[in-house]
Amino acid sequence: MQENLVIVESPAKAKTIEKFLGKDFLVTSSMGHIRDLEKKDFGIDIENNYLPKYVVSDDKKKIVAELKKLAKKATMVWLASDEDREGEAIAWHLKEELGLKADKTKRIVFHEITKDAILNAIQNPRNIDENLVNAQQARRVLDRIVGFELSPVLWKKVKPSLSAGRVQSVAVRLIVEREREIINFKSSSSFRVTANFQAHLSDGQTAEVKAELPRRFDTRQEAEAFLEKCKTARFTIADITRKPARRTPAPPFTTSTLQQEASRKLGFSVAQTMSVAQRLYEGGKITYMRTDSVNLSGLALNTASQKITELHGDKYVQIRQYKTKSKGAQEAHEAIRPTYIDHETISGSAQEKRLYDLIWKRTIASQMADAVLEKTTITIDISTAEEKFIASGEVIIFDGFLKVYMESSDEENGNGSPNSSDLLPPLKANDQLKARQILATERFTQKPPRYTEASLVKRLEELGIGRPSTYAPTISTIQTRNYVIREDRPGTERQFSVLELKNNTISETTKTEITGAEKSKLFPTDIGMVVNDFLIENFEQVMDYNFTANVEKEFDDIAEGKRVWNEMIDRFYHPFRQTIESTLKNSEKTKGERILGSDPKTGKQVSVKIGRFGPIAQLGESTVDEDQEKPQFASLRPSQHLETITLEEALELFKMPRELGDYENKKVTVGVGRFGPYIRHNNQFVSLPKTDDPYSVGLERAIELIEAKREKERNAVIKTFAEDADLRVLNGRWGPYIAYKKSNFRIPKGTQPETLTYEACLKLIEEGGKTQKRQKK
DNA sequence: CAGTGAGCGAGCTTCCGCTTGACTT
Repeated sequence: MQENLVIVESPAKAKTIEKFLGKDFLVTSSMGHIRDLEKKDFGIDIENNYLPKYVVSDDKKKIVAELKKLAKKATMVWLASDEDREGEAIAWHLKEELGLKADKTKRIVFHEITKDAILNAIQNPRNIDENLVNAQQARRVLDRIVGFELSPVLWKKVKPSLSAGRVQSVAVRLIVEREREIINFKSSSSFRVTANFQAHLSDGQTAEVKAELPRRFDTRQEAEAFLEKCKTARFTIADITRKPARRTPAPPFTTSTLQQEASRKLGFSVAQTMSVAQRLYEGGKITYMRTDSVNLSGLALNTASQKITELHGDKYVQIRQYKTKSKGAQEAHEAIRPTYIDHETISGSAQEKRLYDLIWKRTIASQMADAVLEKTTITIDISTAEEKFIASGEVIIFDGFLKVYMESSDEENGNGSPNSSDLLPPLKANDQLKARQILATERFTQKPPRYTEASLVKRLEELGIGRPSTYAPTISTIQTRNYVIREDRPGTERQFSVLELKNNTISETTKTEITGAEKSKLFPTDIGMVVNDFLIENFEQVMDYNFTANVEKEFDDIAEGKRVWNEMIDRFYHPFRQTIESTLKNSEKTKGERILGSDPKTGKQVSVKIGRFGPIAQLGESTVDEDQEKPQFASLRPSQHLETITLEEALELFKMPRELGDYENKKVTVGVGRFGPYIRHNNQFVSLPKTDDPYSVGLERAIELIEAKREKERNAVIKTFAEDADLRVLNGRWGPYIAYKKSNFRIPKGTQPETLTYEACLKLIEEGGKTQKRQKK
């Protein structure tokens, strides 16, 4: 029936556009790419000029069939996918796969979803840009070559099922290198001097002034000597300067900045942000959430301006056009903004509301006036010393965009200067100040910060690696491959000293602080480090942070018709393939082995490496000689790592399993197994609670635990049956269940387990409420 | 997830970028 068929990439977009185009147009979507390289095989015919073998993906078969049907009926098919490299390729694949005739097909693009923009696009169709399509093919083929050549090398040389790729391997590298910076970081301390002054104001009142010495003292002695001088000093205001300052709002959200702010302000993971944003997008509440553009449509600017005027008055309005800075941005969409900027709030889940609120505020703030501040700096002379105290304060003269939104930063640690935003009392030069208290506090230099998911995305974007649609999946891939783990780690206690000058006496106290505690940070695993080192040693080119940027330049050349895509691939492929072959031939299997030293008792070598089931320590050397004594092995504990374990810690591991003594004439031993520390007695295993240390636990405590387990087991049996000894109703960790011949069965909710009869149990077994066996990953 | 505390067996694993559903307690 319909004369015109328009194909876009997403169904939500299709729905919106259909409204603008009227009844002569049917708008539908392809759901992204419809074809890809064959998955099972290499998918590229190397011999035949890298001819790609494309197949319709399984999950797209239905869509393609449907599109074919619709295309047949239409007199004109409009391919309206995004204007970037991937979008152009989607249009081309559609044309190929649907068998569209040139005279029946038009390619259109638009940058914003408004009626004008779309009607304008329809007026100005073009042909598919073959060069842009070829740039995408080069991108696709290169990624397949890198991924499918590198991964099998890892299977052979490190461990099966591992993966490597242009994007993920560099992401892991960032985390590994940051961890090593932290491991090698030598913290040094210095003394920071702060003072509390009292000033007498002209109106007879007194006021407090906090100030800091710009200089820090390297040693306690120097700090003390300085305080000593302060005892007899007069403190005089030497200078007061006031400087105007401005602050500018942050640009509207892109995928990457949305992920960062949602992480900092709302504590969302990267994946969580994307899934909430997806729901907002599908509900028509925000524009598309996978974008690298900071651009807002003219319509959006107008609405924002109106809304700001309505809420705060027109002196708060300042319309701004932002330019995208990030490398390799393709700008197929707008920035992420509310679809209807005049809607301050929306209905929806709590998470949706919070994310929408963030997007709304950021969008509005981006079109508001600068904040105007006045920064005041007071210099305080010390009559007995060269140094000068500085007090600084900041006053907001005009709040501008700060009324609505303030971007957060990653480096928020509690010990910033104490006087950064204080309001200073009205003082003048030559005023005398009285020192009430001067503190010299020992401060330590900070380790480089570990990455969060969002700060890793930020770094990848800066390097031009990955795309808005892949940031979240990449972050999960490196975690599911177990190269990286996101976790909290407790800090350690650290002592620092504080010198205090008060009432003309200097006193010293030692205080304790917790340092290095981490929350939801990314840590490399042992295997992540080993794989990373292996790849850097053998495939430096691909692991280079500039690799992507370099190939992107070549893709751009292809897109401009200045370069032929398979020639570009050819130049990469041959040397790369050669490196693969020589690595396969020449390099040893990598286990990340580290020799820690030798056992002082036996003189045997102590080393650590990746074993078949994870990191292990080894006592003695492996030999081919059968008669030689075999080395002893022990798994590392979860908190230990190949990179950081010491000889002493490794030697401790071999003390397991440890004999504690006898109980009921049977040996009691303590060990550390795959599932944590345990006590073994009479072939029974009892897990050790986290609060007990397997290295120091004694016989008495062990017996206590054995008895506790027995007691629990006595209570475990709820019911047995005379009819069949194999059938029992038991009380397990997850509540009551039926155990029958090594299988377990659920009891429906609301059923009292004590009341179950033999027949009722059989019936439940029959119905097969079988609990699932642990699934292998 | 239902009770474990090892150690060369075959076959399989894998990339990046577009996009949304389909699965349960």
